Amino acid sequence: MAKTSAPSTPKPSARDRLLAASDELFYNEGIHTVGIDRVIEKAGVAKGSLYYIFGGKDQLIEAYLFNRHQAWMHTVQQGLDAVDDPQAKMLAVFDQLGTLFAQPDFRGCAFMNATAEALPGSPEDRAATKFRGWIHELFGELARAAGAVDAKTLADQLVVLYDGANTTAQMDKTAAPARTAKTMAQLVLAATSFAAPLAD
Amino acid sequence: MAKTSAPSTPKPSARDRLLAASDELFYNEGIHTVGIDRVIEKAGVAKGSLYYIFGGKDQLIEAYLFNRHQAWMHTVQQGLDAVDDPQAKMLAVFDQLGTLFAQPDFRGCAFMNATAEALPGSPEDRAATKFRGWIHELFGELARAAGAVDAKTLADQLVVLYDGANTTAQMDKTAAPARTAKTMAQLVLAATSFAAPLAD
DNA sequence: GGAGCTTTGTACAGACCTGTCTGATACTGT
DNA sequence: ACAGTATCAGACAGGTCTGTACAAAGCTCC
Repeated sequence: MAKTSAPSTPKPSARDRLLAASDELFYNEGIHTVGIDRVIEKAGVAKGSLYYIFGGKDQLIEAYLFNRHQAWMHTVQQGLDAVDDPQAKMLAVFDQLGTLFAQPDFRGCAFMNATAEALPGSPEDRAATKFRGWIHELFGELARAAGAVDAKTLADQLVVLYDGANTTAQMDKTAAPARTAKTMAQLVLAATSFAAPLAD
Repeated sequence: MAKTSAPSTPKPSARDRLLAASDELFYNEGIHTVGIDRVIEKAGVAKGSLYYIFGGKDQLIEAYLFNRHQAWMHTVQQGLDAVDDPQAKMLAVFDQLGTLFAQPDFRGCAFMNATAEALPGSPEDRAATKFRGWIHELFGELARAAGAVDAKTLADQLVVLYDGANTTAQMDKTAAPARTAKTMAQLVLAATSFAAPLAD
């Protein structure tokens, strides 16, 4: 314990260490598969601290999924901010997926995976429902902003492409589906009727 | 159908009862979530019989996924046989998805769900890999049979649509993505170059 | 009837899992 | 210096899980 004098790396709080360990273990190996003991061992945290801080595994799972949601929202938003054209914004989402898929530890969408092992009403299920609401809102707003005549239909199509890219990338362990989905998104956009050409 | 209707009920073999119970429980609630005791209770089979017949839970999981694979292959084949045109065959797969999604107990693709909670090298992982091989072969052969100039690209696109329909239907609990994906598949086909118009 | 395979019922071992409890030890603000 | 909070370390209770063991009973086919 000589680190106190050197402020180089002030050890993260037990909470942050638990969240980091949860994120890695839950995402890589599944939520049910990983036990509390694995998490606290990786985090270097006493079991009592976990229950002191979070109250239980369910709340830890909630925090894990909440953080995943926030981080991904932030990443997508960065991609949207980088372009101006409304239609280009929709395609930018698939570019962000591409960089996500290329990460060596990519193992699919955390919410799809959580749903696969979750029972209705579980914290996983609730978090996934919130995530789905956001995804639909995202594409819905982008479609409306672009002036799509039938924004709902366009959004539904993009959601299917988004989900397909995720699933294919996970199942086949390749980043290629991001480009494949983007290509199809361009096809869809080309076949969509827009009201205003570019009103901003 | 019934072998003998004279006595009360010619109970199916312990093996078949175990498979039926596994199919229902594993698919509805997840493989890790469901314990052996739940399976044998639902099947009305002694625990010793399960180990006598299958040898362990892993082999039961393998058999469960194998049966799912066979059943779905059969269903898809029926859909293919119902139409003649090569391009229509591709679209027919999405129609089959539609009837699948409409079933009240639909809870996503069994192999995607199994992958979500499986570690690399597990029986689930191996079964999923086989399933993925079949899916790619299916669309690859249909694309070649239709005379697509770039059959691989077309097949990759259809796989993403297939996966997207499955995932969206599961996450949003609606059968609509089957139609949405089929519509996009038609767009994709319209944008694809085919060599021969109709050589059979 | 009898041999051999299948099935049953139940008890049990060993591992693992979540969660609780306790008592000691850091850290932090006043 | 002191109070309050955060954290640690480890033991333990109660439950569940997979898998094993064994004795008895059914079933099938010759």
